[in-house]
Amino acid sequence: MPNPISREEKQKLLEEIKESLKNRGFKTTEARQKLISYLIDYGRHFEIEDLVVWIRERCRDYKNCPSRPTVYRTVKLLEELGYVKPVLKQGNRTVYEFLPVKGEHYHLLCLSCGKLVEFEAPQIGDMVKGIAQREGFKYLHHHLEVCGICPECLQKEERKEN
Amino acid sequence: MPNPISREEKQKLLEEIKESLKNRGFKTTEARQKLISYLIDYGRHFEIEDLVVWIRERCRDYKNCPSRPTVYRTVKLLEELGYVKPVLKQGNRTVYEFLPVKGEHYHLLCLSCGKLVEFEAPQIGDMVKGIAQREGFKYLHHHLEVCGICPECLQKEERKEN
DNA sequence: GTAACTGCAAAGACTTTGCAATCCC
DNA sequence: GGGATTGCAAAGTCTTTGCAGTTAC
Repeated sequence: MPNPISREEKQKLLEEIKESLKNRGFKTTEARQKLISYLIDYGRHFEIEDLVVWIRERCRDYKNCPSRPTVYRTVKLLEELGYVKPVLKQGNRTVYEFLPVKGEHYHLLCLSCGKLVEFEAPQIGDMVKGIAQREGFKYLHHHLEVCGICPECLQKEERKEN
Repeated sequence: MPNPISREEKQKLLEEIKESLKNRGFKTTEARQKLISYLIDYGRHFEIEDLVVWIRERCRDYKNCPSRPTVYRTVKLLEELGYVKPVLKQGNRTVYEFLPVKGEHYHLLCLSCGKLVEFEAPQIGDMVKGIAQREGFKYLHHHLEVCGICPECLQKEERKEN
C-alpha cells in the first residue's frame, strides 16, 4: 500500500525533511535523500529489512543505492526528528510507521495476514494522560494495538471448515 | 521485584501449571518444574536473557539448571498454556509477563529507568472491543502501553538542573 | 520401551559498529 | 579542508534448530 500522495505533496514533504535535517546540523546527503524519497513512496508502515530489499529492487535505475547500515542509521535519525516511529514488533522485526503530520491513532492488527487498520479514539488518549498524571508520571506518549482476525481471513477460515 | 506470594500459594500454582502441562500431553520434567519455580520467584515481568542469568546465579545450589534453549522453549510453552504473555519489546529483547490469574490491565513504563506500573481501565477494553467489531474483526486481545517519566526520575532530573 | 525433552553447539535473523574512503558544506 | 557520512565486512544480540544422549510415562 504505497502512500497516496501527489507529486507536489511529495516534493514538499521532502523539502520539509531536508530542512529539518539542516536545522539540526545533519547533512542532506544523496543517500539520505534517496532513502527518504523511497520511504515516502513505500507506504505508511515498513520494516527495515523489507525496505532494504524494496530499495534494492528499484536501484538498478539508480546508482549508490543506500546500503543496509545507512537505512538503519537514517531511520534512526528520522525517528529522532520525529518523522518515523516504531509501532510494534513482529517476531524479530520492528514495524515502523512513517508519520508525516497525522493525528493520534491506533492499530487494529490481523494476526492471520498481518493487515493493519488504523482507527482513532481520542477518549483513550485523554484517559491515558489522566492516568499517567495520577501516578505522578510525566506523560510522553502511548501506544495501543488491538489484535484480531480481519473479515477476509475470517471468511477464509469459514470456507476451510466447510 | 519478586512475586509477593506465600509458600502455599506458590505450591498451589506450581501444581496447577503441572496439571495444565499434563492435560495438554506435555511432560513435567525436572527442568520445566525448576524453571517454573524460578519464574514464580522471579517476579511479574521478565526478559528471557535476564532470567537465564538469574537462574544460573542461583544454580550453584542445584544441579541441572535449565539451559538457555530450554528456557526459551519452556517460556514459549507457557505462553501456549496462557501463563505467560509477551508485553513489550525493549531494544532487541522481549519483555514477558507472568500472569497467574490476573485481570485485564495495562502498563505505564518509565522510559528513563524502565520501571513498570500497572493500572486498570476497563472502559478501554470495552471501547476497543467495540471498534474491532465495527471493523468486522474477530477480537482476540489488545495491548496498551503508556510511556513517560516516573516521579523518581523526574526528581532526579530536577536536581541535575540545579 | 519409546516418544518427548534436554543440552550443546551452531546457525539464523535483525541490528550495530570499526574503519578506510568519500562527500557535503 | 575537515568533519560528517557512507559502504563494507565483521561483530553483537537475541532467538531458534539439529542432533545425540537422557528422561518421563
